[in-house]
Amino acid sequence: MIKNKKQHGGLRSGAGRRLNSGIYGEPTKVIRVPKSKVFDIKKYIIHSQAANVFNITKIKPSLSYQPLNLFEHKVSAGFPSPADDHVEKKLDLNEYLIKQKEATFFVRIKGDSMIGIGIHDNDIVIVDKSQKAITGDIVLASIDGDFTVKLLSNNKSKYRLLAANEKYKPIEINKSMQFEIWGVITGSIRKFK
Amino acid sequence: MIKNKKQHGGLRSGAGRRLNSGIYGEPTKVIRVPKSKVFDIKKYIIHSQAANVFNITKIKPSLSYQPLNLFEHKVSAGFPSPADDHVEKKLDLNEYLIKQKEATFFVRIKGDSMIGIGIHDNDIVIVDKSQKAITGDIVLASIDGDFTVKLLSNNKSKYRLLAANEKYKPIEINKSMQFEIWGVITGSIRKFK
DNA sequence: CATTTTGAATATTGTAACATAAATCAAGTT
DNA sequence: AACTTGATTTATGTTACAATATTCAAAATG
Repeated sequence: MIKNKKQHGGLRSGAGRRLNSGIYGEPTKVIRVPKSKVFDIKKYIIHSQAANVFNITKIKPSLSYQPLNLFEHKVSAGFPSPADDHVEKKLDLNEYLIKQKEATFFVRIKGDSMIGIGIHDNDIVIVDKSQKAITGDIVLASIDGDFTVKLLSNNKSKYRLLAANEKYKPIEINKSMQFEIWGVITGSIRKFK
Repeated sequence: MIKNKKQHGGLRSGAGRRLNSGIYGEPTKVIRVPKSKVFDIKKYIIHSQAANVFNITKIKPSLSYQPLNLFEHKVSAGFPSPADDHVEKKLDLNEYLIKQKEATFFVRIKGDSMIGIGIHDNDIVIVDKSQKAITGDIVLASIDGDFTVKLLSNNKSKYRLLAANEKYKPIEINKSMQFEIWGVITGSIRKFK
């Protein structure tokens, strides 16, 4: 059988994979980076598609708080002294970060699995369980017993959890999975010192 | 002049540039990344040797605050209901994040130039100007009129400002530069919703 | 005729290869 | 003795390449 040809396939228009059909959903570029940063960069880019596993410490919210003075001042040229009296409105960290204090709790994040959305090890996130999570919200959810913080999207009555960058493949939630939304992340705090 | 040779140079041991003598000071690797991330990644890697330029909004600190109830509960197996009564101590966001309220002010960070140390656009950082900045602190400083947030190191009475990763070249502060430390960053907050 | 299988076409993606630049040293030059 | 120069070696950005993935419609199957 030297020339038994023509079996399947063949030239046709429209064949081949689509543009930007890769995991990044956009054109890519090759760059050189220091070896020690490769892991961090990939974590930043790819951002775990699976549920993040992390330890949490729950902290109950403040029971009450009191609005305090807030000075705010736009600076572009010089640095304003903190003593400047350009008072614009009041600011209290509790008030600023908590809307529904009865329904709010804090979770201390352990691990670096959420760096892609700017949440680092030992940060505390503020969770409001009274808010109905809508598309685009960052939520605290549990999937099969693992807690995760992700962007929520729902697509025709199906929940999907997206990584920081919406281009990445979502976690589709199906009936066989234990799934629960614990609340909406409304903020985060970090203590350096 | 067909064979007038031997002019300069020649084989010798020790010639050539040193290992890891490049800008990264370590071996490098080529990776492919999404185009839209190239800029951010380079910013993260190189982490501007010059002062970061960013807009700031100063926010005066709270004038007073009130300790509030804090519930804390370690979780490893199950998720505790926020209604659980495992009160361990008190927590107030102001109290948690502010030590010296008279000397503390807030700065809203504009721009992504400090992502490398986990500070994102629109975050508010808490600055304590009463604390003496010591090696290892993250400080708000101004260099020749540009504000920057960096790790501080001082080396034989010379100040140096380091990027997030200490391997990168520091900014050496010399007498010809305007330089002032405005305070020590003691925390940061972010609001998602 | 409907469904499945198959291979060509096209794109992605990690890695290797390459070209240019930078750095270093000692021989040659002045 | 100081400077110049070119070979040597490494760094670094870009291109090339190989392997994989995806998509389509022709061919095969029933």
